[in-house]
Amino acid sequence: MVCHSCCQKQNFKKGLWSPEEDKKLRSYILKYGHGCWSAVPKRAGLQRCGKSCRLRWINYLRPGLKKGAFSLQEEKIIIDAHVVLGNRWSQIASQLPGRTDNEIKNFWNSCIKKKLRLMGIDPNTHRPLNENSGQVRELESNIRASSVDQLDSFVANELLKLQSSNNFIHETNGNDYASISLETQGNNMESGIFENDAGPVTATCNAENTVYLLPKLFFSDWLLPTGSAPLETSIFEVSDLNASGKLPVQYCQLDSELLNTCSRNDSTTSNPNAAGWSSESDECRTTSESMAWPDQLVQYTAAEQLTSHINLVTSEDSVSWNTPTFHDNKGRFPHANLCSEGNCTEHSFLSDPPPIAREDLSVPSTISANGIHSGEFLDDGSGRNNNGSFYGFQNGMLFTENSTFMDLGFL
DNA sequence: AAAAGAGTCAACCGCGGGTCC
DNA sequence: GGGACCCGCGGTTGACTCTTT
Repeated sequence: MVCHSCCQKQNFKKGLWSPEEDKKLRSYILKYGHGCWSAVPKRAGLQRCGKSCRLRWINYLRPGLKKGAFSLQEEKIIIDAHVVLGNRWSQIASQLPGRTDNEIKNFWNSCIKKKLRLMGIDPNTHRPLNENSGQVRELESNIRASSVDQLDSFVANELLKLQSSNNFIHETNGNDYASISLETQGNNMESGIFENDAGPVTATCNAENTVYLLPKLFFSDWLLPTGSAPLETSIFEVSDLNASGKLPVQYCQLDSELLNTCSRNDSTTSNPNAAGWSSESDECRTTSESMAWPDQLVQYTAAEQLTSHINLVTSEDSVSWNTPTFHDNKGRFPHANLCSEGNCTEHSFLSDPPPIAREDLSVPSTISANGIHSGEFLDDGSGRNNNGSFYGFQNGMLFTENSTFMDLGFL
């Protein structure tokens, strides 16, 4: 069959396709197939060139196309494929049924590229933007060495840098509250909407809280398991906890008499013999001891779309820390103790964590790929370490007294 | 409320490779 | 072998939408 040239200068229509045109093209191709594209427009009654028809069909009209935003899994596939294939969008698209090369190309250019850059990764080479920089070496060094102490120190330095910059949103709320809701807006920028949960929260947390919301920090970089490529962990699933936008931070004092009946209106009395109340799950907690909560809590939380948040909460008053019986909404808690014994497997998560030395809480162990991805997070726990400081796991986070929460929500 | 800027995405353009005559 | 044509691909454009000021 001799195809008609679609490159000849004819009076073809350009621009967006109307619903009528779509209907004509769809019904024609479904009935006759496309055959020679250059012949399609004439036969379908369209004032378009064959090329335009082909594009419209492939990218928009053909059956089986997946609409909507890319999932994190798709995003990971794209990035992984790009490492190998580069800008061969059609080949990348072949790995994502229902997605078109054009769509992937657009997604890459408008979204992934930017994210990778912000994470310090060159989107073309998939390597650190400046591999020779001391900063990168320092980062890698911290990841490799990665004791909690070192990480804390590193994080603290980073925070100081941020605090001294203007890249810092500072909100002070003189009201008492124990629960902070963070609502994200848009894809990757956080705008903090700090609000008190109704009820006990406002009554019992009588500290003046200061909340810092630090956008554009990419702690996922810091949490790479030893030896893993950035790609393997640069995209992660967030826990339901984070996906809900709730960032549980504080535990408030409650009158112990109200332990079993606590509700949102029960906590108007502050009692130093505190039992805990979780602002996240709204559950009553029991306690065997109270500890002084560190003056400053830092929470790292992995959020959606490769961005990370940090909430820095300072409390002028001492807020009691209560030994938890809590669990996350999946009933899982990691425990890393066994990892320090060279046995970091899914069995590294114990139901009865003993007090352990801080140095045992090495970060790679805690977030080891083996331990995490296949792990049964059965445990919650807290206790004092050998040096008297406390540690704890709760809601997928590792606490240490040195002001660190490490959100493991991406597990 | 309006303007400016940024982001998104459908569509266009040009090129290279393959096929046909 | 060479020209004409088609197809598919990747880069780019520009209209539209959303966000910020």
